[in-house]
Formats: sequence, structure tokens, C-alpha cells
Amino acid sequence: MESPCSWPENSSSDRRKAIEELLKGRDLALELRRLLNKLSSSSSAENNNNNNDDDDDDDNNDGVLLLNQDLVPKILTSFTNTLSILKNSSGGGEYQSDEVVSQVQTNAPHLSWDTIGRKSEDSSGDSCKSTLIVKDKRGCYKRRKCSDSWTKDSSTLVDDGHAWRKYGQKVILNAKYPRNYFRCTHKHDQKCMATKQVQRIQEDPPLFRTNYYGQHTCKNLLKASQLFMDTRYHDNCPMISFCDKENNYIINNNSNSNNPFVSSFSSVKREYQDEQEIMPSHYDHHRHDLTHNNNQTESSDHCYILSPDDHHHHHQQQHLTTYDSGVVNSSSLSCTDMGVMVVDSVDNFDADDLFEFC
DNA sequence: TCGATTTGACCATC
DNA sequence: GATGGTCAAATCGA
Repeated sequence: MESPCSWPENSSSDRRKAIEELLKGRDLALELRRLLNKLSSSSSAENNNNNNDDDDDDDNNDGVLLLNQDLVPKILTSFTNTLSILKNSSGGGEYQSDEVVSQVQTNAPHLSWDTIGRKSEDSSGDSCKSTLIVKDKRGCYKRRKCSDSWTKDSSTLVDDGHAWRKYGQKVILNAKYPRNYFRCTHKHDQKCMATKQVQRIQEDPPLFRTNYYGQHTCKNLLKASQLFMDTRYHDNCPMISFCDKENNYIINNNSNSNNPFVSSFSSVKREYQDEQEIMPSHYDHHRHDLTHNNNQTESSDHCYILSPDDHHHHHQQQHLTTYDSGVVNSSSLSCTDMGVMVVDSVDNFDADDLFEFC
């Protein structure tokens, strides 16, 4: 199996920077945990005594102030920097979290799109005869030879933040699973010609290959990576989503219509629905996450699931269940008003594990 | 009713 | 002729 970690040789400094940022983030998270534990203990003590102790209030206020003004921004900055480094190291593509990405920027004939939305090739070579395509001929197209394309291999079907619409499915010769064809939802309204093909290529462990063709030109809904980053701007966001090795995003189930995440996710959700047919079991897995089913016992690497009903229990220790190679581990996390979760077992965090995801 | 999916047909490329 | 990519009518579902 192809190694999921593929840092370019010239990005060793990026890797080092990323490690430094992650270590910094870990230290800050530990500090945050310490503060939260302090707040939690003083809060519970206050409840037990039922006294209005001014000193305790001051301590809590100071702690919250410190969280708001110092630790949380630092932690967010640390992870933001790390993601930025990873993004830059990924060859100019969008932030890739866990998939194997092989960008294929070939020196191929430049693909252009004709006025009727069908692509044609600009080529001076004799072998690439440019042909005019008549729209009213059904199925008329130029077979894709090469283009601005890249490939992702992933163990799960991941949300790339774009709205896709399935337009075809094809049984491929010598392939066990059919290939699914997706185009950008905004193909017609914004002339966005990005497409992708998703095909399951391996049964166990499940592996999916997604080929992307063309760049999005649409002003799409928020991309997944942006969504993650933007959580810092939503003071009321009940959680920060950690993306695990399987890219099982933890989704806020709070139906807040003002949250662009919610509205934008609907389109992605449809994609998952579609891709259920590609990998029903993993789609179920996604669905489990989306519905925050904590009773899940199905194995999945490092799957963090949060009980949906707990996210508004501020300053309260919450239970985080991790599934690691079939062994259910438990660690605790803290959730604050700022929507920050801290994995209690951060000591076990290995930065190299993260790099394997890149 | 409208948007998304399914699926057979069509056509370019190999 | 085989194969793969796309279209679009039919169908589905919210």
C-alpha cells in the first residue's frame, strides 16, 4: 500500500515548522487543560459550598479572561500556522487532511472550455486535432487525455467542501467497482467546470480513489478547510472540529440557520448520500458521526465522537471516545464557551501521526 | 414542484 | 470494436 506520507524533499523545513507549531499547540492545549481543570474544580467546589466566594469568582474570571485573550488565540494560531504550512507543502492545492494526494500537473495541452460548456483542447500538435463540438449531439465530448488534474486516495469518502452533483456512473473494465462521475453543482450557473471521479479501488481496508479535473471557478460555499479555520470567528460555535485519520469530521448538529456551515453542508451531505453506494459501510460510519451516535462500536482509526447533547454544557468535562484499531479508548475533553475542546490524552499525540495523514 | 440521481444512449479515443 | 466520459430523459424524493 502506498505510503500516505509524502513530504516533498524540499519541504523538510516545512515539516520542521509544522512540528514546532504542533508542539507549541500541544503545550498551549496542556496549559488550557490545566486552566480548565482549575476552573472546573473551583466551580464544583463553589457549588458544593453554595457560597458566593469573591476570590473564587475572581479566579474564574481571570481564568476565562486568560482563555479568551491568550490561550485560545494562541492555540488557534498554532494550528492555523500548521495547516498553512501543510497547505503550502501540498503543492498549492487545498489543504489536504488525510488523503494521499498526487498532484498531476502535466505539461499537457491546456484544457479550455468552449462556449457551450464542453471542453476542448488547445494544442498545436497534429495528434490533437481540435474539433468543434455541437451541443445538440448527445454524449458528444472530447475524451479527457490530460488536464489540470490530481488524485486523492483516501480510506474514506471525504468532503472537500465543494458541492458536487453526480452525473454518471460507469462500470469500468477490470474494475471491481463502478466509477462515479461528479461535476460541480455550479457548472451551469457559474460555469464552473470542475469534475471529479470517485471509484472504490480496494475492499479491505477500504480505499477510494478520487480524481479531480479542473479547478473550481465558482464562488462556492465555504470550503471544508475554511470552515475549520473559520470556527475561530464564531464565538458561539459549540465546538472545534477535529479531523481524524479517517477524516471523520465532527459536525455540529446544532441547527443554527445563521451558521453558514449548516447551510453549506447540505450539499455535501447529498454527496455522502450518493457515495453511500460506493461504500455503504463507511457511509454509515459518516452518518454515525453526523448523528453523533456514541454507541458506535465499529472500528475506525482514531474516530472522535462527541455526544451532541453535551456541547452546550460549558466548562464541563465531556467524554471523548476514540476508536483505535478496534479498541475503544476513552479520554476526556473539555468544552468551553469558546467552543474549544482539548483532548485529554494529548500526551499520546504523535506529530508524526499527523504527517502520515498529509 | 424542483433539484438531484439513475441509467441508457451517444460519441471520441484507443 | 472496446472502452470511457458525458448527456439527458426518466425517476425519485423532499
